[in-house]
Amino acid sequence: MTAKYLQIAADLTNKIKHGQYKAGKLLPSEPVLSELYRVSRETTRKALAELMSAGLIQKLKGKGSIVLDRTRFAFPVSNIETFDELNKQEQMHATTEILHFSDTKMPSSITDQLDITDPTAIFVERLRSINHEPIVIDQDYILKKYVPHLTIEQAQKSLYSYFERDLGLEIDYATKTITVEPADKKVIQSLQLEDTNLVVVVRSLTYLKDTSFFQYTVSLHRPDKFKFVDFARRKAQHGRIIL
Amino acid sequence: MTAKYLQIAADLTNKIKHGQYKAGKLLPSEPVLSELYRVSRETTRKALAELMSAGLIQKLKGKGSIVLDRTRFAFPVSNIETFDELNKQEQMHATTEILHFSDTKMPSSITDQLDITDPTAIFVERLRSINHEPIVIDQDYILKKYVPHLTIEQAQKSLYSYFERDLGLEIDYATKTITVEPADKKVIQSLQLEDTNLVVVVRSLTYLKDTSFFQYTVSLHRPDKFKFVDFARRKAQHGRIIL
DNA sequence: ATTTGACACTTGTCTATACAAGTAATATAA
DNA sequence: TTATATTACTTGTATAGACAAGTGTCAAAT
Repeated sequence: MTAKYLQIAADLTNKIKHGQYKAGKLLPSEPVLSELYRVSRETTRKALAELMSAGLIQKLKGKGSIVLDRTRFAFPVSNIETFDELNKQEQMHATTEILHFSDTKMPSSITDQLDITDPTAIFVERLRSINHEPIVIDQDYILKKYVPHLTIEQAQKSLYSYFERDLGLEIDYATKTITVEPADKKVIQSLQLEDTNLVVVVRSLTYLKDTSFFQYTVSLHRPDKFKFVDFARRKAQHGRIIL
Repeated sequence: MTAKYLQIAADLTNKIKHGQYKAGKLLPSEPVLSELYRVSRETTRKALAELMSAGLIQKLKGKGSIVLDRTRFAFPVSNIETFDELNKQEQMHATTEILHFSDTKMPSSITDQLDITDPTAIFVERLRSINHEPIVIDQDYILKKYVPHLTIEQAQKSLYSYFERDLGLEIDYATKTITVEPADKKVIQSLQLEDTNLVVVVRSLTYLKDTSFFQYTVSLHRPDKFKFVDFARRKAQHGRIIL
């Protein structure tokens, strides 16, 4: 049973996307929505908080909740996303080629900082292409204890759906860094780089719901195909929640 | 008067940063914290929700709130930040050189999408250096109606503190895109690029609390000095809040 | 020894109520 | 006409209470 406030958030999200509530206009007020959905005002507010953090609305004290126009900003990569999910949203012909698949250990750069009991891992390197153009190389190090039976066939599809749907692993958060670095010859060749030897490197440390470290991913993007879209809210200054 | 839950969040944040609550350990339970701060449990929960969205803790149903280890991830640029703020956090010698300062109009690429009544704007181009190394060129287009009296002296310092402290403008959110693009000769020279002609381009559209568009910024980063750090939470799948 | 169940904790959701504070339009007083 | 209250909305904060659901422990039954 999903929570009421999530159902309401989902419903409002759909109505916004289908233009039932239009950008620039106000949503019905909290008491009205509460009446509509037959819930308390606090529950309505929780639903609106979801839309707020998703960047779909902006709440204005004394006025109401304005629907923001985010249609232009296609996909917020600040979420943890999958190549596959991205593939469904945009309608493109995406393929995956496995370059490597083997047992290995977590890189020491990771184990040094994270005290991991058993660094035994599976290494998967995949080349992703869209419309026959190479776009990105994904290098995944996955702790073996979580995926002892991972096969090359599953890696061919989506790792995330295998983790979540098949294994029931609950992925919860990740820390990411984006940098620009020179690539070695193999990568230059795989990505068919021409005028440059630079690639965009996205490094992700992925954690499960119980805060245990799970996966380290290095993504090497062709710079001319890379785009990162973000929606950032300015945090409350007075509260000093900023890090 | 700041809200109680923000004060509590601030206090907990400090205690975590000063090691009073240590990474990997559990915070006191919600009822205990409520007792401690003499507030209701809902208020405590609001404070914890702040820490949660800041990536400082992870809540586990049935167990408690674990303090996450984020010391390694120095600054999350997913927030809206200033060169100056960044400068204070890291302790570095930062300088700003004004390259251009003039009246202009918002670029049509912006006005095309945003229906702006008066595109009259001020253009400020600044070269930021750290330890005498050029790092980034900031090109700001600010709607003139908000800053009719902006001077070159203020631009020399921090635009943000001028906006917020002096003018009382409340900046609230921004949409950002990060791409990698070829630079023209002027930029190459200003940033002292050598082996490459690529720069990292961060484009930001900044909005005020009342959702009015305010400022367009193009930041051109030297690729070898660029680093973007992000903390991403996986959104609830069932609720389909994902865009 | 192993399983089962009860129990005491934890966080998650939801309600009903109250008051504070910002916004906007309208009526009132100068 | 112009300012000033009044009023009726809006969202923001905070409380107290209730029950659901996940976790871990420990005792009792198998």
